[in-house]
Amino acid sequence: MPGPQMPTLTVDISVFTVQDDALHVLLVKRSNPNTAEYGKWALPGGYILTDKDQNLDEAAYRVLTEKTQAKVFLEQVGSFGNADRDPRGWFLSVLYFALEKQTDIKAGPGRDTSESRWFAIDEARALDLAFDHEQLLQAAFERLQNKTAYTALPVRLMPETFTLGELQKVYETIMEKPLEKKSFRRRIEGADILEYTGQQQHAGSRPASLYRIKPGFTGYTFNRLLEGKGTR
Amino acid sequence: MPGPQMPTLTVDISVFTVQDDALHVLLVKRSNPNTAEYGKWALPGGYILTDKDQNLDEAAYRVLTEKTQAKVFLEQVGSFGNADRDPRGWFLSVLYFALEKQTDIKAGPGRDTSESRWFAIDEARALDLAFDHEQLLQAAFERLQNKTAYTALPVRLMPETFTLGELQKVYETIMEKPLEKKSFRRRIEGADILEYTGQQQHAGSRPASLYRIKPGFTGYTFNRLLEGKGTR
DNA sequence: TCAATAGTGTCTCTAAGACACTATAAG
DNA sequence: CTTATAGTGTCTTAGAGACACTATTGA
Repeated sequence: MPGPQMPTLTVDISVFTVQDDALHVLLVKRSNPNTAEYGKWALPGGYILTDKDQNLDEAAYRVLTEKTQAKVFLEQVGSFGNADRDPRGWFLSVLYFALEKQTDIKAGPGRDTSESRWFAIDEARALDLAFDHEQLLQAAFERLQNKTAYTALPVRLMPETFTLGELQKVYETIMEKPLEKKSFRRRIEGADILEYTGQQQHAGSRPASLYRIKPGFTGYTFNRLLEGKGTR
Repeated sequence: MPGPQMPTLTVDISVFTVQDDALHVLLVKRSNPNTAEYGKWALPGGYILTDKDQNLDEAAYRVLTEKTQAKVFLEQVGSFGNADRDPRGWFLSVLYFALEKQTDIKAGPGRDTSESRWFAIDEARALDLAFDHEQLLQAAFERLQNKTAYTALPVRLMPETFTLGELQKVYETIMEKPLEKKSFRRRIEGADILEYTGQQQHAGSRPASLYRIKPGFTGYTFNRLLEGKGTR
């Protein structure tokens, strides 16, 4: 039987996107003066509603779509709980990260009334966030970085069609270091996860081939880590 | 403010050890006739006690030490929650896996009165476990397998001192396939995580060097995956 | 023409797999 | 001796980094 008191349970989400060649994260301003940490920025989050959510992923999805209507990729990062993280007592937060396509951000965040904004990752990490959300953001970001080094996950941040150069920039943005062009292209080509759209992108210099994610893509794991320039 | 009703929250642990060259997992028989899933085997678990546990990891550690007094390594796998997994309503379980040193198992599980037993992993997976513990066990095992392919995690399953041959067998047990001796040794040597004890193990054939984990070891990540024999 | 970005050729290097070899013990 | 396991030498191979090269556009 349950202990004397159950912890309070929330789902928090670190929504990432790439904007102007920089990784951005969605934050929400705590706008209820009667609520803890009023006025601070926080990761979007919410309670699990036992009457509405069939399972954890659905709860995360619901919380997310209250903040942004974008089609996104969701993945659980882990859970964080302790007696100190919220002044109101024992709190447990299940943290997800979401990757939003670049196109979607044009639509802008916010379906509910609360104030929300995209912050460049560096900006966001410099802020004094509500509760222990600095730690959560850090954990989500590290997970994204790690996975970027050995999976094709960042393609989920790309718009419908994109060039290999654009994809490489996204990788570099997340890894926070330059990558070797030839290695990068070999790697992506070897993964066989993209297909040529038949179209070229014209942007002032030599046109670049436009690719899209192959239908049926569910993820790809490389068997070596991407290390980047200056490794040798 | 919280929703209409908070989910019930538990911590469950998949405790792994190696015994007789086979991976084993600790299961507990649900022995209270007034409790759900009476008579079935389950992962050891328990409620978070908001008055006793300062944080999640401590809760996991407390739950674990009620079942086994061994010195173990704990790592969070993830959280699972839905309305169906327990007949009593919305349940959320935070899953950990624990790696127990081979020596410790001699001490045997059980500090409380309930019946508990080590099962070979194959046996355990064939059982009809309580709640959704089959899924949890599967998730924990997959995590262990994945990490074995790119980290030195399995050294945490070894006794105080051990030979490279023994370590390789543990890797093979988890990966469920044979590994190439030379590659394996090169890899471990390159990681520089073990030190020679100065002792040899005599076991009927050529003596093998005994190693121990270097003090200060906190983990090691290789940058290529271990693929094993028959890859080429 | 030049600047800018796309895309390729090809060398080196690291670390894994293959596999045969030697070494040292017990019986 | 044989059998068993420990441990090494060394070739091949996959795939990453380096880096110079060519290709195609606009201005």
